[in-house]
Amino acid sequence: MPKVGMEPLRRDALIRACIAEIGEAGSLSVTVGRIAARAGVSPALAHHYFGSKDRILLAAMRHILREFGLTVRLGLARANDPEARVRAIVRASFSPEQFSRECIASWLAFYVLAQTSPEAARLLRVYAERLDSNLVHGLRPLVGESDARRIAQGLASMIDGFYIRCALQDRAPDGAGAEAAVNDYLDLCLAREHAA
Amino acid sequence: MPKVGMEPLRRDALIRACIAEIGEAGSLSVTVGRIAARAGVSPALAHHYFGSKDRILLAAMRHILREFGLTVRLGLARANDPEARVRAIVRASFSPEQFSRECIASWLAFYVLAQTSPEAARLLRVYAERLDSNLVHGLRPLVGESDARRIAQGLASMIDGFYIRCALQDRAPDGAGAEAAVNDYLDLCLAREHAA
Amino acid sequence: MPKVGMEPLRRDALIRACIAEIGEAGSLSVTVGRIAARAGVSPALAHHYFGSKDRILLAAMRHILREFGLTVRLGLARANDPEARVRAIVRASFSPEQFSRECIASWLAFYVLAQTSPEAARLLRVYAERLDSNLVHGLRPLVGESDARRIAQGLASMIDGFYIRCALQDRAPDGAGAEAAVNDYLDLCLAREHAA
Amino acid sequence: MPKVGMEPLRRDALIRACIAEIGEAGSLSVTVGRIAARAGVSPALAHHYFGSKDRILLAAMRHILREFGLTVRLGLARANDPEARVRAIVRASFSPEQFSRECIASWLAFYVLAQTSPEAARLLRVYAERLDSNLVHGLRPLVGESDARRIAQGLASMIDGFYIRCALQDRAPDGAGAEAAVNDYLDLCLAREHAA
DNA sequence: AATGAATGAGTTTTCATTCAT
DNA sequence: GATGAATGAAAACTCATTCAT
Repeated sequence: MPKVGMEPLRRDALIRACIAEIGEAGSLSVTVGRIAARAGVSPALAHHYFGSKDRILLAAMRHILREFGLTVRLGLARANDPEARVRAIVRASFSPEQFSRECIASWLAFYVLAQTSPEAARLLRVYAERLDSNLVHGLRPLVGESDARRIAQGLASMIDGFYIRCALQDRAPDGAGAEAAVNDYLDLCLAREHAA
Repeated sequence: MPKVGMEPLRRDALIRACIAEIGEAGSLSVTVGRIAARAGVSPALAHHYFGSKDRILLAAMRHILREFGLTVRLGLARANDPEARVRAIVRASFSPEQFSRECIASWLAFYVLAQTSPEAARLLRVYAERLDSNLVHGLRPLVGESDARRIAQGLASMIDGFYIRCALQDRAPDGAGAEAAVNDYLDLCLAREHAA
Repeated sequence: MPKVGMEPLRRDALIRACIAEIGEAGSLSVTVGRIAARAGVSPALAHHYFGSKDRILLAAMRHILREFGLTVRLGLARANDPEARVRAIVRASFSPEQFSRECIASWLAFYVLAQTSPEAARLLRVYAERLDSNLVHGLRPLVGESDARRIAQGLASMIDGFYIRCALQDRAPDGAGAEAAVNDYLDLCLAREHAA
Repeated sequence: MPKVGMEPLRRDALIRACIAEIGEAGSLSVTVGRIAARAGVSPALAHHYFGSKDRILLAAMRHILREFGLTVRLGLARANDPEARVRAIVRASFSPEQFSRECIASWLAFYVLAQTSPEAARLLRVYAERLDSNLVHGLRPLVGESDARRIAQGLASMIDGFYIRCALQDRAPDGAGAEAAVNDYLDLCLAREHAA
């Protein structure tokens, strides 16, 4: 029963289905057929709306990135001082929605995609730069420009590291544990500055 | 003219070819045909020796893991005290052979493989446990059991994080920079202990 | 806002779009989607009016044939004697509208279509018979019945030959050159008759 | 029962099957699946040997062109004087092998292919130039350089014209009739020269 | 009158894998 | 020990066509 105005709904359903499939498969080796079936439509419709499998993947990636960005911004909005801003970013990274199996698998998959797709690489780069900029912005008042850059790198790397470790290992700490570990690192960095 | 004793040579050549292909492709989407061609043999021979593509992949993974293990052990052998042991592991992680495009792409690929292949997951778990154990072993005399575990997790995550960041971003620090960042984190952890 | 009396306009727009697409593609491998898009309507409307892709193609073919017929009749109307009639047909064949890339590609495409579509074959046959009849009608007073038939065949073939040669080869003569060549052949035929 | 040295046999079988399919379909809209089936192999093998459908088509085209070239050369070898050479080319064009339904349909299809495939266009151009050169070479001693060029164009066009006419119309003369018509045109051309 | 929505059927292409030699 | 031959299965993608609105 075709109706008007289905396009945005279908696009959304397909993107969600794509992310869910990636979450299940743990990789990009998902077929348009499966994505479409999960979204309750034919593979042809998926092509109709997105043009190609790559475009679906890219759209899913943008979705994930956007969601993450929203979560971060939401956290930042409630932060009153620089340190709180940095903690908010860490917290956002390990929030249940972001630190879910589905999301983590998607991140991993997108890292792989970025190795061959220039557009995916670009998206990832933009995201990384924004995250870095946010971290540096919060850290600069606390530790100065040069340390801020270094610490931002360390924080971001540790966060990414926890992501992939948790993607794979049951022994890895959960979101809360990972967040605590990153915050502990941050504590140390800030404490040193005070001591100095 | 078939020769006797070719098996180990062929296996090795295929494994190296597999890793090289993964390094080039940046993912597991390498074909047996290409691997075999790079090794200078027919695809049929690759199957003859390994039985299946997955087995080739797994063998390549074991190879990477073994190489890394060797590098670590080599570093540990020259370390005289606990702290040196921990630093040696960090150094090994960012040694040029390990921190190469090929190796990093392979790690990423294997993380993905582990999501579907139980055997790959097992291998990765064993490696992670051994690394963790090594780190904890070095840290325990310095910071005590519970902190050792926590810091080991943080170090390992940060290392992994630098791996995937470097896999993709030109802005990321090189091996030396990454090593310095991890060591800086370690400095802070140890300094806290001394202060306490 | 749908309007009354749009049908003939739409049909015409679709037929023209179809011919333009064939001209661009150089073959029948044009899609209903592209034809409709060029005509500024939806593919569904194309079906609504024509029933099927084949019918669109056939309609386009009839259009081309009709146009050619008109051009010929226009030329014939101004011809005062048998020889002029024959020359008029030749001239019409190489008139700029007929001897255009678009038209030539369409002819070629329709020849191909006729191989599978009985209706297309019938249309082409009717056109050929009419052309032949026109030529014979003009030639008969000049060279007699039997030679007229033979020469008509030769003329028509040479014209068709120039069409496909020009469709493809830059080295081929332009319309004027082709017309001169055919007329030269005609000169010879008529001269022989005089000599006899 | 796989054997060594099958490649040339398979390639040949596939090319023949391709031509046969084109002959039946009357167009390029033949599928790799049908070609392969007719050749008694799987579609995958067709790709294995040719790489793509286009390559199969091109190989078939080269085959047709080569066969025609051979037929012409065979005729030329037995021709003792210029005029005989020209007549031999005409005769070759309408020899039963060349003037068969299959061959004619293939020519038509290749003309269409040439509209989109640069390589096909190149092949066709090379063939046309060689044919033209052969005709001019034979005509020059008889009618001089400039007339030779003109007549060659006329002959070649008429030949091509008979091809497509015969491809489609049952009323068209058979090979012998077509040959006679072309030879008649040639007679006229040569007679004029003598008279002059 | 006109279209957005939707799909089934079909096409090319890829690739791991098998097997006879 | 090694390979050329061969394929089945599955994938992405295309497109004419239908239908409810």
